[in-house]
Amino acid sequence: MDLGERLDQLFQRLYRHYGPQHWWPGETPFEVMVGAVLTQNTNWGNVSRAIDNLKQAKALSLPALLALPTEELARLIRPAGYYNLKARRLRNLLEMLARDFGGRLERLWELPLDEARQRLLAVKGVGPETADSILLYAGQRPIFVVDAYTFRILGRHDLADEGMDYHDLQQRFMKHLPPETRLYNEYHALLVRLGKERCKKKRPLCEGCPLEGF
DNA sequence: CACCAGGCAAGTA
DNA sequence: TACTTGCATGGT
Repeated sequence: MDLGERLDQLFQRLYRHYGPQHWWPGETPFEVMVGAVLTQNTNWGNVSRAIDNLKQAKALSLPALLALPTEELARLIRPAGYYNLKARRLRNLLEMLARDFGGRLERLWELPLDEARQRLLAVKGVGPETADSILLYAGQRPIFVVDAYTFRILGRHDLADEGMDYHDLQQRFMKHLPPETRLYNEYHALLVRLGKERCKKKRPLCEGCPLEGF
């Protein structure tokens, strides 16, 4: 069987088992973007608390966040962990958006996808996954997000070879699937959903597993 | 108690 | 180029 067919089959299995995931959790593109930085190597529950703190402080907007002293910003996002680091990373990102786009995210989405991605990657603290999450989930642009779960799940099912990096894996999806935002959104969300189930049970191929026999 | 969670950059050899 | 390490909270 062809690689593209297998990737499609994997998606169909997950979708039929779990249904739509309604990602990303977040009410506005700006909130989604902030969440993308805060969730780096961090449990979403902790990120959610940090975002609640920002909302409570009426600080969940670009001008409000930039007006905060870095120290104060760090205090608010404390539950998300790595708070000193993330306060700087958020500030780097917001400063770039204010400087290059007048703080208007729509202007970033309007750029050619490759260029928008490069602009994000140029920010210190924004790597490939964060950049792609922002483009896909905040900007609704058709780019596939790869994460730690993606590596594990695809590796386990011989859909990825040892030594493949982020870009390799991303291309593997994007070369074989139609460039549709809806599909990329749901596919990544489903991989995360499956990854969490597996982690908890510590049984990669358990009975009743949605991928039984895959 | 140990281990992990939707990464990234800087340092080392 | 290819590893390793620091960053930090909260849940299981």
